[in-house]
Amino acid sequence: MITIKEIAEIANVSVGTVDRVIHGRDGVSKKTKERVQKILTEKNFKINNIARSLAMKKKYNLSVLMPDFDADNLFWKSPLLGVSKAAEEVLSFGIEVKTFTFNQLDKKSYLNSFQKLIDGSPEAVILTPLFLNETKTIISQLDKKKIPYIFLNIEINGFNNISFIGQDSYKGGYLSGKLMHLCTQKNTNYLITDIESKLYNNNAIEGRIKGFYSYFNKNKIPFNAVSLSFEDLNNLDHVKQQLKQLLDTHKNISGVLVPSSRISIISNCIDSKKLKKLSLIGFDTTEQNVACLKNDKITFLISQKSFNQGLKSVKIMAEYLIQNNLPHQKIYSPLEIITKENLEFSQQEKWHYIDEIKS
Amino acid sequence: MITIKEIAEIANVSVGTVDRVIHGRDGVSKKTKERVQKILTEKNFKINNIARSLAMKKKYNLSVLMPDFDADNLFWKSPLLGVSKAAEEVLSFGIEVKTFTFNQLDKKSYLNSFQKLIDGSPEAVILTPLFLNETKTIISQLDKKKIPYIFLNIEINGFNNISFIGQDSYKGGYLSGKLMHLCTQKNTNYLITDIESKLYNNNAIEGRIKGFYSYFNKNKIPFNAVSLSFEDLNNLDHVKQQLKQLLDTHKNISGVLVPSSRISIISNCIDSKKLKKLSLIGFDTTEQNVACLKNDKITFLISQKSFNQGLKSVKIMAEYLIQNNLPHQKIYSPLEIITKENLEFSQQEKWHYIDEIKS
DNA sequence: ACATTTTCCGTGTACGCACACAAAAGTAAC
DNA sequence: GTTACTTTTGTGTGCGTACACGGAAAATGT
Repeated sequence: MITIKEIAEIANVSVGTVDRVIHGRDGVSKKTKERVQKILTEKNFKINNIARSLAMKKKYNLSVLMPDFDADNLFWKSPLLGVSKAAEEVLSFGIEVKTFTFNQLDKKSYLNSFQKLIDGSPEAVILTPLFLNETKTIISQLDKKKIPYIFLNIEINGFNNISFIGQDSYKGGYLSGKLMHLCTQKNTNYLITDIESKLYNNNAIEGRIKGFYSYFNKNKIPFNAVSLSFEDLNNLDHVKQQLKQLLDTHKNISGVLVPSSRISIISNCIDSKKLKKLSLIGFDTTEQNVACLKNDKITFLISQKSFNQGLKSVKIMAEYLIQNNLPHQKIYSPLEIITKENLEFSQQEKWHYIDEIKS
Repeated sequence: MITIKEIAEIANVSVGTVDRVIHGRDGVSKKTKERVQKILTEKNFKINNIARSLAMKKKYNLSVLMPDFDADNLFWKSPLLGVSKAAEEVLSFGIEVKTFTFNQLDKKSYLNSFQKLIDGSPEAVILTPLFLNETKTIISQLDKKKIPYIFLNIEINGFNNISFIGQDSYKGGYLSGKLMHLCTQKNTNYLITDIESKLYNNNAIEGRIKGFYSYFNKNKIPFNAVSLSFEDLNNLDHVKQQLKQLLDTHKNISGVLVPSSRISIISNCIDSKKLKKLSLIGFDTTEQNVACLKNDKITFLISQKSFNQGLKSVKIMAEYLIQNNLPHQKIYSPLEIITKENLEFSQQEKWHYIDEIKS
């Protein structure tokens, strides 16, 4: 492998100049820049990462703002883990990742956490834009300071984010339609739960429902869907009652779609006799959801591999900081179909990482 | 992270002495050795591998032996691409990946390619042990020279390979059973094609078939399966004829399982009217298979992400060489369920890489 | 007491790159 | 042609480790 020094000799310049060309720093005349660049590509110069990371001193502060998780809602645990994992990996490239979390039900904590984040004057930010109005305030600050930012998991448009990393909710819903149809065949009567969708800026649920409908419409499959929304998913008795009532009045229902990560609650609130005759499809492999999958309470989960989302967002931002590589505008996560039978092979990166940090 | 220099200062010795203690070289008095050792453990000193490999400047030759691909059978293209991608990544860590391919129908070319490989005296080897007897010869040479090796994609036991990377065929088959059952519901009459399984040492097909049967047996689902094997999959007319005959005599068949990567051939050889009434499930997302999926000829493909297998095998071996990290004995790839609806989101790593090399 | 060997330890350099600082070359105005 | 400044280029040091080399001290021999 050719080194900077060798390149410099060939081009009749110093290593400093070569370094400048490589990193696109200014202070090099157009002429020499072109000459060096040519030799660089000709000789197929590749930077020696070993030496690079040795030479780099801690320089970048990459801050992450995302919701915290708790026992009731473990969804955010996964991306958080992904971020930690990536943090370790990029550390040797001179990037320190600082994570700030907020209560996903509390707009104030969102703003407070951001304040702490911005006080650390980060070079780059990754955030989950959960509340729309508050996000506008936040983004204006980032824009003003010219701090690049990536949206994680929640897709909103009209901002200067360099990328969005998350699921294509519509396509996810579309896929859930296909799977539901496969499970239920001729009896196409469904229940769709519409949970808390107005609580925050979460158009994921909406998108999934739209996608679900689209599958049947586009393929010209007649179907019926009733929807049910809950005031408080933590009030289990009430949820049970609501479900019982609905399933008693609509006895022909063959499948239940839960377009959020909370399907475990729903499945646990349905009478087990009734449950056996139903196909349940939900999203995200939270620990509770996985438990239901194992017990045959749920047929399919569609996973967005949120661990990888966290991981990827950090890595991509790191690459942007170091190499100035602009990522794609939208990076959609895979729509992973999870059943009891392939569960153990999914999310290996995540489990390996958890093993690592345990030992 | 504490450095050798710092340790040296605390122990009142030079970095050279600390270095000697760390590497167990002699030339250090018992007294100072103990003193330094104590500080080393006290301060939880961890060697900086980056600096280490920079200083060592050792070049590793990591050689890969795997089947070549051709227009008829593209299966091996994917892992080969994965290997190339990883090769780029580990190059900067002083590891040069050399790839040797062989004709998957020709035992001699297997041995010949290995001869070339071993002549380069590699520090580590990754190989696809396609032919059992020939593999024994090969492995004995590797064992004698104490060259570490990993098995890629094909699982055989009784060797000192430091790892196996590939699919759990049995579980893959089991999953295919589940999916088939879902697709076909009450009508559980299936055709299983058993292709070329005796041609090479490929117990993957066997494992998948076993797994498929197991699903129905373990869940006590009554079913019927007829099997059909082909002499030559390239003789399309004959294949068509065989299929037609079988499907005409077994009119109640509702699903076809192809436990290899060749489902596209089967699906193309079935009369389209008949095809509409059948659920086809196969393995691996080769280009031809994907095309059939898009045309609704196939319902499910189970992918083993062979691109990632190639990628991972190289990365793992690299880590073993550099850091001396022993990997897990068996690394099973995910069993990814691919349908028309989630196809576009799968194999992103692969497509991104292909984009890269094209540009 | 002196020479010789052995044991022990410190110094210096290389690895390839990043970056701060110094130096040179170029430009413009007078 | 001198000065003042800007642009462009070169130099040197540090990152943490490995290891060769050589010097000092201690042990041994005569």
